[in-house]
Amino acid sequence: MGLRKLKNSIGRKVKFLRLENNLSQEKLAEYVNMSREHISCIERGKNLASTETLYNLAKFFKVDIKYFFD
Amino acid sequence: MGLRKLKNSIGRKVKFLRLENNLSQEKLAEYVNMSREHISCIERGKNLASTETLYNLAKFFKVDIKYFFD
DNA sequence: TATTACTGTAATATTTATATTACATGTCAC
DNA sequence: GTGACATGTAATATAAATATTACAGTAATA
Repeated sequence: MGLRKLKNSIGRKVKFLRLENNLSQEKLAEYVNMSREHISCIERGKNLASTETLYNLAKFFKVDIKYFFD
Repeated sequence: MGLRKLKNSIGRKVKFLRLENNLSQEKLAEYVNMSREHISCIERGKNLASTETLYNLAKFFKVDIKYFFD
């Protein structure tokens, strides 16, 4: 998988987890201390989430960080 | 696992893969287009490798990127 | 001892990730 | 229709990742 596709894949997973938990981008941003705009970009595959960001998201959603690389 | 421990764990894995392949930090740096200094910091747990860096290392060493989060 | 290869480390510069601010659009309830 | 809520998006600013340069130290070896 190329980096471009990885970005999109991560974005889809973040969005999936967020919706699964019935959260708006704004609420999620608040809970994990990041900006709504950045979450939007990550979900749309515009930005690549950092290792630390993935770590924080995984912790919040109670999933293994490896999930983002499935 | 905390972020601190994750850093150290990733560092150990990078170093393990590098030594397993009989590479110096300098050679590895050359092959994956990053600085030797940064590799040194990652291995010692001083810096946290970005998602893109882990992606590139996994690709180079022919391991799954999930390996770094085991 | 002198040389070579390898690594640590610090200071500074650059690039990327992320935040902030602001505005636009769409949806849905009232 | 309008008001609240959700999301996209752009411009600028800040923080973190990474590069560059430079020097020190250790180990091996000729």
